[in-house]
Amino acid sequence: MTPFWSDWQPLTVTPTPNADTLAEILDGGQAFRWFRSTEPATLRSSKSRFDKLKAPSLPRGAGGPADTTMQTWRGAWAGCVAELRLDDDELMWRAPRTLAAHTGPALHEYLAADRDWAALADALPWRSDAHLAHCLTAFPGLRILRQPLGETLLHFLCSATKQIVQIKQMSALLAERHGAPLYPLSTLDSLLSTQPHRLPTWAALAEIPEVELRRCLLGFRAGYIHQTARFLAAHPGWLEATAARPYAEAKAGLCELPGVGEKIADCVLLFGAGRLEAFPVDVWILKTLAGHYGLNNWKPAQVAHFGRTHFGPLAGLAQQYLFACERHAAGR
DNA sequence: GCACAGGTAGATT
DNA sequence: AATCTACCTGTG
Repeated sequence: MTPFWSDWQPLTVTPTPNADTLAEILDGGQAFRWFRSTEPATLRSSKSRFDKLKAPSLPRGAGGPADTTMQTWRGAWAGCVAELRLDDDELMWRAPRTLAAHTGPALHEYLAADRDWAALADALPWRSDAHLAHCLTAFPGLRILRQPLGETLLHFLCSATKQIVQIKQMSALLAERHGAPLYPLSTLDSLLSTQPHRLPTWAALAEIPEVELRRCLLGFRAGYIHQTARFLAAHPGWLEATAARPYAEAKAGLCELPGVGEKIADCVLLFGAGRLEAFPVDVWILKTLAGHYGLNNWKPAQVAHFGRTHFGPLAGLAQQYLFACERHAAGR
C-alpha cells in the first residue's frame, strides 16, 4: 500500500530558522492553523494521540539532546496540508501524496522562500537602534509569511481581544464545520479523527447565518464576519484589488469593511499581501514602544506613524521582531 | 467570582 | 477631535 505521506524533502530557505524562530514564524500570531505534531521529550510520557505518528520518522540518535527540541509542525492553508520539521539545520517538508505536487510550490510561496530574510533584517536600522538589534539576535531568521489574503482577513477579524490559542480554536471550528474537506478521508484520518478542512470561502461565509457563526466561539466578531462576507460576496475581486493599491489607499479601503480597523488592516496587508511597510500596532507594540522608545501615552495611530518612519519600508518586519521579543519577555 | 484577552464602532464629552 | 464603552466568551 502506498504511504499516505510523501517522503520528507528539503525546503531551501535563507536563512534556516532555528526551532524557536520556526515556532515564532508558524505559531507567533501571523498564522493560526499550525499545530505541533510531536511534543518535546519531557512531555512524551504523557498520553498523546500523536504518539503513533512519530514512530517512523524519529530523527537522529535516540536520547541525544536534539530530541528535546525536535518538533514537527502540521499546518493547513488554502488547499494545502503540510508538515514541517528541522533536521540537521535543514527545513524539511512533506504532504499527503495526493497534494504533494501542488504543495511544494505553494510552500515556497507561503514561506516567502524567494527572499533572503537575513538580508532583509540586515536592512533594518538596527545599527542605530540597540533594542531592535537585540530582537534581531533573539529570533534570527524570522520571516513574514505570504498567506492567502482572504484567510488572513478572516483570521484577523477573529482576533479582536482574543489570544492566539482562542483564535486557533475559532479557525479550527470554522474549517471543521463550514469548510470543504482538503482530500478524501484517509485511513489515517479515520483512526485519528483528524480529517482536515479548508477554511470556508467568503462566498460560503456569506450564506451562514450569524447565529451559526456564533457557535464557532466568535462572539461579537460573528456580526463583523457576517457583514464583511456579505460585502465581499457581492463584490468579487474587491479584496484583491484593494490590497494591491498603494499602501495608504489599500489600508483605507480595508478599513471600510465592518470590523476592520487600522490594526487589522495592517495585519492583513502585512501577513496576507506581503506589504512589508505595514506596521500593525497592538497592545504589545504599544507597550514595547512605550518601554524602549519612550513613546508613553502615544495613541496607536501616532505609534504606527512613528514605526513606519523610524523603521522604514520594512517596518512590518521590524514590528514582528519587536512583537516576538515583547511577548517572549512576558513569558508568552 | 472576575479581570483580561493581538480591537472596533458608536455614543458621549 | 479626543475619550469612554459595549460587545461575546474562554481562560486563568
